[in-house]
Amino acid sequence: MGMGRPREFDAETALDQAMEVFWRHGYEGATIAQLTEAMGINPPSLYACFGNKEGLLKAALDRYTKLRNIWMDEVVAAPTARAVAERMLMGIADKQTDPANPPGCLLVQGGIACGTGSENVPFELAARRAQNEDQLRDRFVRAKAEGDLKESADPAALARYVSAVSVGMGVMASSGANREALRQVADVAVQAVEAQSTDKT
Amino acid sequence: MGMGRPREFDAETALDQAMEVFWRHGYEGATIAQLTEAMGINPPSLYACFGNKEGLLKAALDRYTKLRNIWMDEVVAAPTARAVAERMLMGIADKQTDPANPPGCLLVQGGIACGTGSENVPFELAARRAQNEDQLRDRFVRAKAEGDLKESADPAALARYVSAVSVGMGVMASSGANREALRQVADVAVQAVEAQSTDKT
DNA sequence: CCAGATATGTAGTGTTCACTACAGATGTGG
DNA sequence: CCACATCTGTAGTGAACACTACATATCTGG
Repeated sequence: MGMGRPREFDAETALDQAMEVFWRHGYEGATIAQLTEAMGINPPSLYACFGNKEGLLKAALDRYTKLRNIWMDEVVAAPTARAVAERMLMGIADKQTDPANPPGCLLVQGGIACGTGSENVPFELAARRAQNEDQLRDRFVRAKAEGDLKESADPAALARYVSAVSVGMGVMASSGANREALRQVADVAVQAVEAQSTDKT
Repeated sequence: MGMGRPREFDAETALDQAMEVFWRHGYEGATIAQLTEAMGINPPSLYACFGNKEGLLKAALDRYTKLRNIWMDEVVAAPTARAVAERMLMGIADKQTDPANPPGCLLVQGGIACGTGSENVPFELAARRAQNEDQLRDRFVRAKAEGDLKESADPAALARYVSAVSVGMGVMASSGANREALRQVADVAVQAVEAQSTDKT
């Protein structure tokens, strides 16, 4: 009982290419023809490896969030709530205008509204965005316990706020906003977190 | 030379129905079959009246932005930059969770990323979002001239910031955030504008 | 009441979509 | 070297898509 013919392409490299197509055109806007061409494979290879179009998206999202989570760990390692927000939003400004990637964020560009048959794609993306928000909230809970945030501060609301600003910046990036414009948004946004902080130096 | 058979449907009523379909499913996710059924007409009537699918979207956007601009006039009529931001963002929180409409904002749900052949839909939506941002910027320029905003304040950055938060809230609303959650985001967001204001009473 | 003009409903058009049948290629275990 | 398992490329499949041809219906102007 042999093990069969080995795969001739690298799954992760192919996923990177698929990711870029989804990122640029969204889930519904990306066609199998575009995906297979970018991945350098033919449809049967895609389906054998990832099941179907939605399976491919999920695999691409897994890869995207995996890299993103490494970065998020660095973000929440900042010493204060204000520093966390600044590191997060300034980093977002840079990442979303990185010419190495399509503008914006895959978790937004992937699909906010979808047609019949793809209804759970927006859910899937929202769930992954929520993970980052949870991570921020936990960090802000700690900041409050440490006396870094005021007693009146609401860590969940702050996390939701930072998450909302991130998403808004992503949409702006995808519609042409440049890095400097996004940094200015981040700079203003951080001041709201600062207003909730005890140490405003 | 007669004037022909009169139209049997009301264009604005039909547009309201089409608007809802685009709002819920996005431009690409909305099908002509869904649109015609919601509008209560048949495809030839749609094409005779609006040209094509994109023409229908633009007509729906015209109607949407027309109503929205009336509201924006009330927003910028608030007495201070801080009050403008609060009225805007609190209003957004309420409007984007109004059960009479699909959640979120048509100018976002309509389509952030699109496939080949619909590339200019995201541009069209971005252009209309930019109109609101320009209106905010003008209002903040005035606020600065009136001494309401600090000398160090950047009206364009503030307007872009409020616009980004609005968009982010819209995405959150469409993925299930409730009114209270959005109001908390708005409440935090306003504090960044407050930090740029001279009178912080 | 007739001629011209525009709207409507039925029933399609060609195209593109996600997905796959199948045959041949390339590996492993015995 | 053979049985078997898996991958690959070619060439499609049926379904859904945006859009329309056409006959009919309903108006206005004369």
